[in-house]
Amino acid sequence: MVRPNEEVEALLQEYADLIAITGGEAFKARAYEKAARAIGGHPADVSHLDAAGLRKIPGVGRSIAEKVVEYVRTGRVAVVEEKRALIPAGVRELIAIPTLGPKRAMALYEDLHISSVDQLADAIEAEKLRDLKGFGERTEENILHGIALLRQAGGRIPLSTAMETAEEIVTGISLITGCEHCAYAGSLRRMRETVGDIDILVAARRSAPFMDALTELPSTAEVVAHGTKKTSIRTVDGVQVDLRVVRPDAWGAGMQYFTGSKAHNIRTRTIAVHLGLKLSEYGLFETEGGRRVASRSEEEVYARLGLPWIPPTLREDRGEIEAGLRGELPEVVTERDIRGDLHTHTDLTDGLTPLEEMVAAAAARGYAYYAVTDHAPNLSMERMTDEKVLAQRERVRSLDGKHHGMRLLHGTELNIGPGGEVDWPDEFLRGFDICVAAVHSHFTAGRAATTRRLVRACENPQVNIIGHPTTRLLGKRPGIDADLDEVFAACARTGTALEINAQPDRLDLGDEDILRARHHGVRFAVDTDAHSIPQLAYLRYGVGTAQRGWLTPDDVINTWPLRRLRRFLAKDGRR
DNA sequence: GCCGTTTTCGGCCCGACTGTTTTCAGTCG
Repeated sequence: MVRPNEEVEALLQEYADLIAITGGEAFKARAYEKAARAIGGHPADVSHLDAAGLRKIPGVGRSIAEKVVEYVRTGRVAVVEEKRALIPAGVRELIAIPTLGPKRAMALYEDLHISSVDQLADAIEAEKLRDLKGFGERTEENILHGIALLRQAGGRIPLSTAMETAEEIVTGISLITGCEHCAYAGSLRRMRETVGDIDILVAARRSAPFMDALTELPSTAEVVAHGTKKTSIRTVDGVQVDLRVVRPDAWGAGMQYFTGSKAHNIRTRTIAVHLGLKLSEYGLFETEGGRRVASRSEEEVYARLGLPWIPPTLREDRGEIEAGLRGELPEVVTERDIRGDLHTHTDLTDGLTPLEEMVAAAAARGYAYYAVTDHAPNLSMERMTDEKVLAQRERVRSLDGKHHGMRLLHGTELNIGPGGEVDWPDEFLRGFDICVAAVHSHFTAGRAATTRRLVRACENPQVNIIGHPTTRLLGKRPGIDADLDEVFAACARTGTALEINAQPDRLDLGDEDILRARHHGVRFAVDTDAHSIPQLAYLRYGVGTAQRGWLTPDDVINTWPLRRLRRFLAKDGRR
C-alpha cells in the first residue's frame, strides 16, 4: 500500500520494539531502529535492491540486508513472526502511549496480563497498578493523560499516510478501461492535518469494474460494503477507503459534494436554494421541473452559484463563501511558488544524508536557493561543535551555485533555552546566513515563562525563523502553552518569520494558528525540516497547511526572490 | 546488529527530566 521502503521501515521498527519489550540487547534494538530510519529515508526503492545494494545503505549490514531480501521475496520475515508470537500486538500498542515505554509495557503484560490500551485504562480505574513496582499515583495520571491524547486522534491517520494510500489507489483505478476521471476527495483533498477515511471518486458509465477492483486490491483486508454506487474497504493498515462512481457528466458535482467540508456544502446548498436550485452529488438542478443546469465541472457548479472556483483547502466555511461572493478570495500560495527550503538537515547532525546529496536533490526540485540548518550544540545528543559547523560552512560555500545556479545559505537550527537564550553568542551567529530557532526542551515551563521565552527569541537580532513554533506532535504531544498572540505580535514587530513545518506529524504552525498570526502581519516560512531526500517532498503538506491558513505568496518569505529574502534575513541590517 | 578500526572486538548519541525510590530506572529528544 505504501512505498516499499516505508513498509520495510515499519517492519524493522516493529522488530526493534519487540526486542526492546522482550528485554533484548538494547544496542541491537537501536541498530534495527537506525536501519529502519535509514531505509525509510533512502531514495531508491529497496524492493529493487539485492543484499549487496542494501548493505550500501548506512546502518544496514549483513543480517538486516538478509531480512529485507527475505521480506521482499516472501512478504514475511521468520524471526519477526517468532517474536510476534511471543508478544500480543496490543502490548506493542501500549508503548505508543507517551511516557510508557517498553520496560513498563512488559511489566504490565507479565504481571497483570494487560495487552491493550483499553485493558490498561480499566486496570488503572480498578486501581490494579498501585501494587506494581515502578508505578505510582503520578504514573497513573500520566498514563491516563497519554491515553486521552492517543484517543484524541480518534483513529484518524496522518495526512501523508492517507495521501500515499490514496495516490496508489487512484493510479491503479485510473488504468481500468472506462475510467474517465479518478481522484481523491474529502478531507484529504482539503489537506486536513489528519484524515478519517479516504474518499475516492470515479467518473465512468459502468461502476462494477471499479467496485470489484477496490475489493480485490492486495492491500484490502476487509470489505465493509459492496454496492453499485459505493464500495468501502478497510486496508491492512486499518484505513477505510470509500469509492464512489458517478456518471461522467456529474463529475464536477460529485467532486464538489465529496470534497466537503460538510459546513461548506451546507452553505453552497443554501445558496442554491435561494436561487431556486437544488445541489446534490449528481448536479445542480432547477427546483421546478428538475432540469440540470450544471454538473460537469466544479467551476461550472460554483459559477452557477455566483462563486469563483474555491480551492479545496479553503472549503471549511471560514469566510471563503463571503470572500468568493465579493470576489476577494486569496490567491493562495502553491508548491510552484516556493523557491527554496529554509530548514533542512544533513548527516552532520541527525539527518541521514550527506550535504552534497541533499543539495543535489534540492537542486533537482528546481529550487533557486536552499538553506542547510543542522542542529546547534545545546542539543547535546547531536554533538555539534564550532569546528564542525565552520567546516560545513566551507563545504557549503564550495557547492554554492554549482547545481543549476542554486544558491546555498548556511544556517543552523538553534535551541531556544528556558530563558529564551540560544546556543551561540551574537558574534558567532552573525557568520550564518540564516538562523532557525526552535524549542526542543522544557515543554511545560508554564504559560508566562514560555511566552517570554519565545518573545525573547524573536527579539534576538540573529533569529530569523521560529521553527515548529508550538512543538506539537499530532496525536502524541500537545503544543506548548504560550500566549500565542503575544508571540505573533513579537514576530511581526521584530521581522521574525513563523515556520510552517511540513513534517506530517508536526504541521506546525497549524491552520488555525496561521489564520490568527496572519492578522498580526507575520511572515511565514514553509519548510520541510527534511532529514533525508524523500522528506524534501513533504513540502506539499506544508503548502497545503499554508493554504488552509489563507496565505498568499507575499506572506511566505521562501517564495520571494533571493534579494528580497536576504533583506528580510538582515533583520536589523547586521547580516 | 553495525561499524571501523586501534581491523574480528568493543564501542555504539548523551544528558535531562520524572517519578519512584532512598540511589536509580525508565523515557525522551
